[in-house]
Amino acid sequence: MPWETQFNIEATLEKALHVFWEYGYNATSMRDLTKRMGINSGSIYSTFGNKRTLFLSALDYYNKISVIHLKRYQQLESSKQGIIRFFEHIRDTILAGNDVHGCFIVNTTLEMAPHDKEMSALVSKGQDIMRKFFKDLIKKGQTTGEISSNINATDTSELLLGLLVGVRVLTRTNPTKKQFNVVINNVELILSS
Amino acid sequence: MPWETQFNIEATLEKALHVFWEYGYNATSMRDLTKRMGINSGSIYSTFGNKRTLFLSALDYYNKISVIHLKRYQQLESSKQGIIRFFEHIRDTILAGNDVHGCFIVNTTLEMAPHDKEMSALVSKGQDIMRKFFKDLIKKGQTTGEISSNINATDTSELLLGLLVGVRVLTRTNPTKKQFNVVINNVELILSS
DNA sequence: AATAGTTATAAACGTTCGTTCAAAACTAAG
DNA sequence: CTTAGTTTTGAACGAACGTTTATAACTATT
Repeated sequence: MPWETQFNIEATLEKALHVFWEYGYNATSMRDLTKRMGINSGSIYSTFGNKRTLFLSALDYYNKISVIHLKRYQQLESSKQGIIRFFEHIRDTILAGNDVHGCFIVNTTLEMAPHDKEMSALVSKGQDIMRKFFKDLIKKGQTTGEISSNINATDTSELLLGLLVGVRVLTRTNPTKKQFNVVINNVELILSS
Repeated sequence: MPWETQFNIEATLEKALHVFWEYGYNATSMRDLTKRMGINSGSIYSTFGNKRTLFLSALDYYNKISVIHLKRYQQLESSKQGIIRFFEHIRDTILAGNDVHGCFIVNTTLEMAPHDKEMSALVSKGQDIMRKFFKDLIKKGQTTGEISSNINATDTSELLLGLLVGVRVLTRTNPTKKQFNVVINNVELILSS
């Protein structure tokens, strides 16, 4: 008997994500969201709760697609190259001007995580996705002998995450190729020690 | 003939800095500022312009005191130890719960720099203060022979800044000693290569 | 064709926002 | 003691905020 939802919920959530991603939580207004999502506020509230829970859904969705995007680098024959190519991909995307708003997890880590427990939990989940990505590749490289067994996979994944986050912040304004290459060279050094 | 200003401008600006530092620009209201600064909105506007220019003044002030705080590490006899001790100081401050709001420059890099040219310029200035801090210490270490002349001071300072920023972001929520030590170990490795 | 049940619309709600400003408070000069 | 010039005060402004809601639109069942 009912009238089915007229919009694609996931596609609309993705649009909301892009607005939050661009301006952050506080600088995004509900009117910004209705415009970009293409639906009225009533539909947003009936579908996603309120502004805060919509943000939580967008953050959760971001984590979900992150996992999918990382798969590409996990499937390369060389796990060391998987890590390097991942850094190079970010470098090339940013330098080409195609990475418009940085890393949504990093942005949210600073803006919201210290003030909101649920957002903090999703941010931690996002960070853990990256830790696991690095750690799994390091361990895989160690089984094939490509990466030395002397390095600690857990510690090294934490270090690589730190390098990733740092360069993503510093290249948020005026990115240069050198900033990335300095980091990538250090990543190669770490994985070859 | 006039009535002299009743409040200490620099002390009041410092209070404003702490509010912006804690909540960010957008989540800080003028009412928050009047409360914490201890003066009324009229006095804020007549002294600092408006909310945005007050933020710019606070950011500039932060850069100024950063330079002063860094002097301590530049005066150590060992420049390598100057860098290490700097990282250790941040680690100990955060783990003791005394670093309440992270690095104001890093916070502003993500929240405001992409959307405000003047803020972006002050953020770049703050980043350059750190680059110069690392670079000068590396060069000094190279003149004394403590640090190898094979390493590039400019590139390495960029790398150290990346490591610093990364660990500051990741330890914004649930910091652990290990996160810092992994980074510090890598810093030592870099400075000894 | 009528109806029951759900969704979409957009105007309206009370609140809070950044900012302004007239009045009060004050001080140093005349 | 008066006055001219500056600062402080806090109420008030219009605008924008997140959210609600009554009404219209729509569809599957009867």
